Amino acid sequence: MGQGHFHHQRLENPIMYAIVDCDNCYVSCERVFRPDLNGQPVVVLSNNDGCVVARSNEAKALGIKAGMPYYQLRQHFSEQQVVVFSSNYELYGELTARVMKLVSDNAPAVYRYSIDEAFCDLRGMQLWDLRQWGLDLRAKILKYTGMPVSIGIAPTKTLAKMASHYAKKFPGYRHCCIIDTGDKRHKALQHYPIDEVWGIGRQYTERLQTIGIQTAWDFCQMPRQRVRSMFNVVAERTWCELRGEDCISIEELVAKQSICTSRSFPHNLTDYVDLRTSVCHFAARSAEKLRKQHSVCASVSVFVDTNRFRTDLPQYGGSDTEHLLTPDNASQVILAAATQCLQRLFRKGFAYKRAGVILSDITGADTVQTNLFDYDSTLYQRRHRLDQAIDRINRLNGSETVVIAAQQYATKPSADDKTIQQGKFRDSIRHDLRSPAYTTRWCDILSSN
DNA sequence: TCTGGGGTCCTAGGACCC
DNA sequence: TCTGGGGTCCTAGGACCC
Repeated sequence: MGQGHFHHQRLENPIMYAIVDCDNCYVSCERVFRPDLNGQPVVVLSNNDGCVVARSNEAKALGIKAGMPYYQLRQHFSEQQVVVFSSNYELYGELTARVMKLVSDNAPAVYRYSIDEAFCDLRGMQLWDLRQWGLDLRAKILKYTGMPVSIGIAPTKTLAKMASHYAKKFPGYRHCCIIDTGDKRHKALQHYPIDEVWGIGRQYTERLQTIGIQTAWDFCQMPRQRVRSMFNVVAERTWCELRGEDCISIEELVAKQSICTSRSFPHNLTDYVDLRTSVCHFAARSAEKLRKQHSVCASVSVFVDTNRFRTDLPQYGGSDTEHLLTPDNASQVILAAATQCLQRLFRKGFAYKRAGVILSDITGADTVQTNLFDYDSTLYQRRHRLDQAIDRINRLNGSETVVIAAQQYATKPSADDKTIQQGKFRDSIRHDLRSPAYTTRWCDILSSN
């Protein structure tokens, strides 16, 4: 790694990128089926109704910040008539998939960067009026899905992100902004606060502001070496991108290198078996995701944490990793490894608030290097067929129709511990204000009465 | 009572080897 | 008295993103 790693592209180079970004994504998803909420302040909460993760423009105008805990705002919300939803990932996943399909149909190469954003490589479109292309795409997406998007177009992904901010913020752009000349880039950088730059977070902003850097333009004027020595090569790449050099390649973002399933618990867990039940559940979900992308993994990690906000309680947290001799994706194998990790990790006397399972060292399932001493092909194939059957049943009948026993096991099913007794882990997550799954469940389909 | 979840990458420092 | 140095691998921790 070093300077040789960068691909240098000048601003006048015809390569352009677009970022297509859903406006206030989760809120907009809710509004597709509740048009009466247009113009109203609306927020969407995280799992367990913990904190605010999405806000409508009206909610932002009221000063509601992302990440604020809900229990502190509840009173406020009812006074200000803010409409509140629990998160409904079934709905958001399905609606954003429709948006992404339209983007893919209208751009030469598309990389989905997150649930609500996609980068397009517009190579080969240099003769197009790209601003008009963006305006047309936005109109098409709005018409067919009901989702408002903003589009930023520029010679690097970092500049495209900046353009999309302008596209959202100033109505004059009509949700599509293009930075295609040195002059536009110059102006855009000078009016752009440093903390809004893609890749510059809270810590970096603080350090930059203490040396007088306020705008993206100021940052660009720093000597390259200064950026490098103050931060790292990642920040240096951001610096290059703002100056118009294309150096964050789409290819290096494509393959998933780790798969994680983690949750906070609505109540603290103190008992080993309860924690193990949850960890086994996360392991099974992770293994399912792994199989879905036709991969295997060679490392299984588990992490646990107490509630960092409860300064009155003793704190403990950590992670442990189990390496597999032969890369695998069988639920049985992943669960066994995760259980081993947890056994080493668990300390009695702590109240656990969060845990998770991370699968890494991921490779394609068809390229498995089998270990001579550990490989039993009959056993391997049997597990594989079992998992296939379970995955199919869960796909057709709803997730967690069939689970491995360890995912539900509890030593002391007591009357006040509904979460384990009810079986499905899903039910142990609080989501009192969830909207219907309009597009994925027959019983929730919208009807006129 | 109540504070998200799923990812990425880099760096520093220790262990170990020759 | 005087106690190498460079390379590699691994892990924990910390930054960033949405």
